[in-house]
Amino acid sequence: MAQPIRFRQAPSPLKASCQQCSLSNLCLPLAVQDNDLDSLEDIVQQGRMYDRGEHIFDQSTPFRSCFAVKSGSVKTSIITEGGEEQVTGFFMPGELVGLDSMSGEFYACTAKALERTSVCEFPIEKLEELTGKLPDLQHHMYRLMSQEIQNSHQLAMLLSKNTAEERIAALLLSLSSRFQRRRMSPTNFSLPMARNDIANFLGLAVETVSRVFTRFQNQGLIRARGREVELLDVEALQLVTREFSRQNCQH
Amino acid sequence: MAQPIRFRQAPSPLKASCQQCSLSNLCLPLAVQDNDLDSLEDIVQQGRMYDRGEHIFDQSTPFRSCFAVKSGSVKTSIITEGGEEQVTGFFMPGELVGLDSMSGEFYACTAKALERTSVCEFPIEKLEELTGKLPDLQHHMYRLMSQEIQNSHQLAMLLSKNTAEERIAALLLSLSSRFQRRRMSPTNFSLPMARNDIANFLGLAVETVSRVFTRFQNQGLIRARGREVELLDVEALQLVTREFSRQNCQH
DNA sequence: CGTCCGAATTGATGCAAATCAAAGGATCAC
DNA sequence: GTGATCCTTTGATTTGCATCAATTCGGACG
Repeated sequence: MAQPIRFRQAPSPLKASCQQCSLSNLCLPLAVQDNDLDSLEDIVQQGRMYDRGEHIFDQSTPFRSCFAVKSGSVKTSIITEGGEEQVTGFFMPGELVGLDSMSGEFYACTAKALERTSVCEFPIEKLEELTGKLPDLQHHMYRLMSQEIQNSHQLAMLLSKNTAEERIAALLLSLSSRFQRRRMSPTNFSLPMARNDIANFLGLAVETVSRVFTRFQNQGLIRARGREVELLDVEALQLVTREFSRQNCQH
Repeated sequence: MAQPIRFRQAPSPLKASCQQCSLSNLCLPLAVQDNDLDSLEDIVQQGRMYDRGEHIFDQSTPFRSCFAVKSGSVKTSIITEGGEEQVTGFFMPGELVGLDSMSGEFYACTAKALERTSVCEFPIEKLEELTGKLPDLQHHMYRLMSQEIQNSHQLAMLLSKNTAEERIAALLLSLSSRFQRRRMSPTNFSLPMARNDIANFLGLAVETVSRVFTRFQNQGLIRARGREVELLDVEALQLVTREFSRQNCQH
């Protein structure tokens, strides 16, 4: 009697159990009916753990899979021939990494664990096959990719139109709402990335990021010590991000 | 005898004929087998003509369809509450507009004809249904969306790391290769967009764009009068775009 | 517990591009 | 053809942020 139960809980060390995963309402499983969840579990592979700083893939890795962050967090960046880096995104548990790589033989970016991180792996061939059978899952993939395009457009907008303060306020608020959706405090969290990564992502110098943090702190908007951040006045931060558009409103 | 021939050429005023379209090797049809082309033609609708400046859709339009540019060209932009505009892309014949809008009820951007433009319309529900049946078409959709993410990341990179000259050289070269793929001269073309749109897209002031154009002209890289542009020294322009990465290469 | 090295902060200076201002050019309507 | 309007170019000035330089902080590790 003990046997079958153990078997149900861990049918295979490589097979992930979406059923029991606390992220199932943030991740791909949210798109599929309960009775189709098995087929998603059939293709997903439990990935290994990555230490802080380890590469999950880089631009010389043949593209085979998308990865869902299970715990920890991931930074993606493009590295040019000249060694120049552009951070393109930060990914938190439940988010899917690799959607920008589905049009080429190799990954279009490099993915690095920002802290000790585990992932689930979705082999792309099997995933495509499955989305062909499950319209809801296909629809969800389209949504995710579309959202990724929108995010990137938002970033471009931030980079081309907004001041350093506006960019950083926007990032803090984005992180805040993403922590909140994961049932963590929206006002009290630990930044997974270094100042350097923030600077690179937002198109700023590290020194500027540092200065804005202290300015926000002096204004009583946040409290920051190292990577620990507390948002003291969310509304004021929202005002900062909107300042720009309001100032330019003609009325 | 005349009747059936007329009927084959124009079976219905609303139904497009991908078979006879010169863009079929750039557009969605390139992904499907000849014998499946019918089913694609069944769902595509011949859109109407748009005059320069006309909106194809805007951010208050319920999202129903993606559009392939048939002739002319299209500009997409996000318009914020404050009326601020961020140009997110320029689309040429064969390219698909609306992929960024598949995750919401309304279009995520505003699409405007830059010149007299015609489009083909792909109702999204029917398109999703069809991609569920045709794995090649589904794969192609994933590729297109992925490419769009990459393009947007490239833009973000350009905006955050490159000088005005580098940005404009990159845009000119991008347009050049896109004209070339459409069997038009890669060195001698007419810009579909105004200086203002270029400036907005690249995160610059109009004046800066104008200045860089004259600087390039004085250096003998291009010849520009109004929207007519001739690339005189493509290699030098490529050097300008790479200058940045080379300068920062530590070796 | 002290040492070391990368990360973060703070200050001083310089520059690329924005902004302000104004004059030409092109395009359209009438 | 002739204004009117918008688009583009050119020049003068300002400015936000990068860059350079120098501490200070903090965590890893013997």
